[in-house]
Amino acid sequence: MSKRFYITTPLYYVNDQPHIGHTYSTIVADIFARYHRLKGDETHFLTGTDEHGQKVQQAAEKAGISPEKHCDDYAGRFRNFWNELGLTYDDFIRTTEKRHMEIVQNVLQDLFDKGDIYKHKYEGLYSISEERFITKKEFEEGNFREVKEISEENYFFKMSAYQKDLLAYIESNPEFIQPENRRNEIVGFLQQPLNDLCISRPKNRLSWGIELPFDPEYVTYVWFDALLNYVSAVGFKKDPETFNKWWPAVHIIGKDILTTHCVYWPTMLMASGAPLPKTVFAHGWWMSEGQKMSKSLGNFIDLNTIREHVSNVGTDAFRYFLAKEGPLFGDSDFSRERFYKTYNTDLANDLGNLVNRIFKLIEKHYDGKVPEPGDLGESEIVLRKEGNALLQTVDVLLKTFELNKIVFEILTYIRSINRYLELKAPWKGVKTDLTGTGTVLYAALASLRLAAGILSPVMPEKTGSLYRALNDETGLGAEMSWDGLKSNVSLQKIESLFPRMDLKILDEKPSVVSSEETETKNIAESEEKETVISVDDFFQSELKTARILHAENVQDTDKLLKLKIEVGEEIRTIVAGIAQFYKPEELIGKTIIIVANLKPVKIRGIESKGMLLTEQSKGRLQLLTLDKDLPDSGADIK
RNA sequence: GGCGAAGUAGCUCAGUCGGUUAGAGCAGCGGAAUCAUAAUCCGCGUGUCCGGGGUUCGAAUCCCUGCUUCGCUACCA
Repeated sequence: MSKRFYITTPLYYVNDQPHIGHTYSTIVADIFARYHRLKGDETHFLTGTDEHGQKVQQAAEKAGISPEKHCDDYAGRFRNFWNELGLTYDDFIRTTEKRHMEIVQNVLQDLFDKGDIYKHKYEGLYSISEERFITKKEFEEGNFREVKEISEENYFFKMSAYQKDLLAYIESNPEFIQPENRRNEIVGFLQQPLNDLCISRPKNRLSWGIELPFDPEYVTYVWFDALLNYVSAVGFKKDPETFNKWWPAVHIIGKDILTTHCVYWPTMLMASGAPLPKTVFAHGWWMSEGQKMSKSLGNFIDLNTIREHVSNVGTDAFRYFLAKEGPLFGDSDFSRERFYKTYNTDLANDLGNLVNRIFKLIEKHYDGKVPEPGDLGESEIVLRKEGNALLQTVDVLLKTFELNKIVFEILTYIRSINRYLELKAPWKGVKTDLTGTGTVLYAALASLRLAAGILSPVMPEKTGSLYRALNDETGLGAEMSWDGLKSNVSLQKIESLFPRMDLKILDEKPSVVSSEETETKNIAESEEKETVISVDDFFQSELKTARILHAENVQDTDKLLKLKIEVGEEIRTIVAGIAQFYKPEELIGKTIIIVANLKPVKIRGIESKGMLLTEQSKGRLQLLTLDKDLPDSGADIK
């Protein structure tokens, strides 16, 4: 039965080159799109680029070009790379396109008229470099530069009004958020109070955006700008027929944008009166050589690294590895060793060699024509049954997006074809029983052909070559079957599909990553956990003695104390989580040790400048103080 | 700190409802075969199923507890 299938990737932000994260999401979506096309479903596959925002504006200024030019350039890089990899998107949408911006304004106006968007004065911490308000927690993690507290009027979307409905929807629609661990995260998130969503930026701070239709002083900010692409691309509010044809979609995303897609986006849709997405599937992240990817570590898998692998073994082998080992549920590791070993064992040995041995035997003993099958024996019937069962299995696994299992099942079948050949040893049989052996080779080839067909969405190029060598242009499709192999058809010579790789390549140094300068989005991302630090690192922290002048409990907390301390000439305030261990009065006059040059943080609205050092172990805590009393404070500790 | 997930062979992982000798692939060792890309096929694992308790006739599987890792979250700093 033919159905419709609409699948999307995230829109990629045009401040970076494509890397393995983008590539993985897009290849996964491509594989699913191809599976559905193979099944005969009407399929629409959307990808694109997210192009507004301050970073783009700044990057363009820096380069001395217009934002439009910058976006054209980067959107082109994504599009070209997807073309280079042979990805079969049906549409590539850019958030700067008119067809998109019109719809964004249309939706914003609707929600404003409906009262779901309101103006409100907002005070909070704003990161200029990230161009967004950040939470206290994010600030405290210290990953943001140029943070200041600002207060301004902005427009808000009444997200909280839809919290209950969303939670109920999620709980009664298990296929909505997958895999299950992600759904649980969102359910947990929604059990806490939900804030409304700030969706605007004043133009004087950000001009490169879509103007609010009801207030020309503002542009809309990322959520309404970017997320709506999924519906604007298929005619939302404009072409109901097309919209109803495709929507709702399956969204393939990375786990980093889970909340936006599972909370912000569905509430936006609820407010707009549109059905929610069919599924949001959030995959994990790729690690590289056992560690988090990092540009400074040199293990970053960017497009040049991908090109290197692809030039060695082809895009199909790359897709195969991504499908087999990819981080669908947790995170996965991409190691060169694993990549090339998997290539050799699965593709060169098991599959490539199988193709070769069957073709050579038929070429040599049957004049290169597919032998006529005689009566099928027990082994052949089993092989046929397993092949047809594989079709069903894959169909089921598609519903849960279990690509890794799909690949495993197909490979298992391919192995069983090799086993079958050993059992029947046609290279012996041809000497005595050409007819009976013909049946064996027919069965082997029929099984191989079916396996290749089922594998074709994962490896379209190589399986395409095989089908061409079979002179079989019709066999790929919904009616694929084991018996579809026609006898007496001449086979063409076939090049080795997967030439074995010499694993010496693993001893070579990987080519140095990324000659082009790419902007690192977030400096903290590239910092790795170090278990050992240099003495220079240590001296980065300025430790000083301080005397406690005053202490009091912070209102409505049970762990926090607000301390006034004297550090030499300076009087500072710090907040410390020691209230369960010290009473304010017993602290006064004590000399303690603080980290003096720590970035100030706000805790419960109190600015804390520094951190005091404590000893902590099971349920116990004590302050680090000095052995002997000191007359003054502010002394250096070394 | 709270909530959740995970910890199974050297490596990557399956083991959804508790039930015969705990599995697969890779790597390793031995053998067969020689159609084929030094490929293929067969055989080989005394694994404290993270530790400790408990429930049960019986637990990797359920309960409690401890440790470790990860995710989300918080009045951690």
